[in-house]
Amino acid sequence: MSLPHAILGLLTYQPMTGYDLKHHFDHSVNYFWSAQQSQIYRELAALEGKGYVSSCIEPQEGRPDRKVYSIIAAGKRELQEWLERFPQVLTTPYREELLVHIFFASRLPLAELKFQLQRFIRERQEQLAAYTAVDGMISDPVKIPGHPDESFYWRLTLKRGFAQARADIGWAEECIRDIEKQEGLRETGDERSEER
Amino acid sequence: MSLPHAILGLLTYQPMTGYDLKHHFDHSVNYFWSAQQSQIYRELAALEGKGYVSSCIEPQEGRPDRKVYSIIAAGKRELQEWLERFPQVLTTPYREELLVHIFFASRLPLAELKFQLQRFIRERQEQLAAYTAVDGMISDPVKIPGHPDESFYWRLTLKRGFAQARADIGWAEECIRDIEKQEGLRETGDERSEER
DNA sequence: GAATTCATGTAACTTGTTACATGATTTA
DNA sequence: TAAATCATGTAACAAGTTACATGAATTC
Repeated sequence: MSLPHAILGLLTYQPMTGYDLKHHFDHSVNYFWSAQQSQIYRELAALEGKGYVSSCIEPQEGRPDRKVYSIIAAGKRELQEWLERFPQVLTTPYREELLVHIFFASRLPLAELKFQLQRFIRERQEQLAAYTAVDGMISDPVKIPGHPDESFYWRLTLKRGFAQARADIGWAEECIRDIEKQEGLRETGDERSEER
Repeated sequence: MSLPHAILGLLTYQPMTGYDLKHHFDHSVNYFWSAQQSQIYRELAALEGKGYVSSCIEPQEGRPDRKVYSIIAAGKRELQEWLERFPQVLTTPYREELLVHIFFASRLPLAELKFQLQRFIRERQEQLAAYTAVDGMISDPVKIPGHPDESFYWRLTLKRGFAQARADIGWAEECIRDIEKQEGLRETGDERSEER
């Protein structure tokens, strides 16, 4: 499971509250590991229970007190060990709703499927634009004491986003071409779909 | 949620037991929606409770009785409505552990990261080979009464697998080249990534 | 006056995973 | 003799989602 380790990783940058962590998630890790606010609070409590992080309360006036979490030695060790154990793609379950729709799409008109794929292409193009914006923001090297430039690694994950989005656009375009060929076949070969 | 609809979809091909469904999952839907056996049984009970499927028991000798589920009218309606509501990519949470490792990989030697990416490339190449095998198996048109050739749609989902795997291989190769450049930089330029 | 931000969570629920239980038959 | 296949599940747990509750300060 990645959530506790993503939290531990972010806490190596600086001590943070659950609220701060949620913001960091939404602007970086979220692209490949999303988490709800309530999940973060629950996980922080679990991490504290395991002795991986410690917390201290900073009182505030007119605002709720801040409960600031810091990663401690045992947490750093746990993070390190986890980081070294890369997941195997072949055994990790994959789930993508879009493909379930397409798998059973014989129950939809070809024109509808084509329309949905066109919409998909636009969505992925928007994501490409968003990735470009993020890329601009991490253009400067980011130094964390004791480690080489973090932005180098962040950019590797971003490039994956680009590669996947581009592949999806190419795939969806090919699907649309296939559908258009299929439409031609069904018009000429199958008299039933002609009458309407 | 796709699990109930994937089950309903498979039941349109033919009435099946939970056990049969698991096999169908493992050889098709599994590539984009995986499910445990226990999850399928639980979901079948829920679908029956909602009146989307009906079951009848076929007694057997020397083997456990078969509880065969069939999709009924309300289930077909539910499936149809769901199929028409395609998911939005932008709002569906994405989770991929590999990228969490890479995001925080400044804590690993570059050589180790390179090794893991090479392993990743091999895994994706194996998947490409597996997809090619599946493609061969669905080369003949598959007819379900009342619908056009199913294999056309199955092949669209397969093509997505190919596109993503190829994109991943290209991405990982680019990462390795970036890492090798970085290795050169750290040896010559940057004297020390200081410790503290 | 309404919505958003800051900051804490809890509770209930759904979905996914892992382990267990049964027991005859077939295959290695 | 061990394992895999056929076929049913249940139980416990882990992880993810959604809704709710509090309440001052700030911005639209």
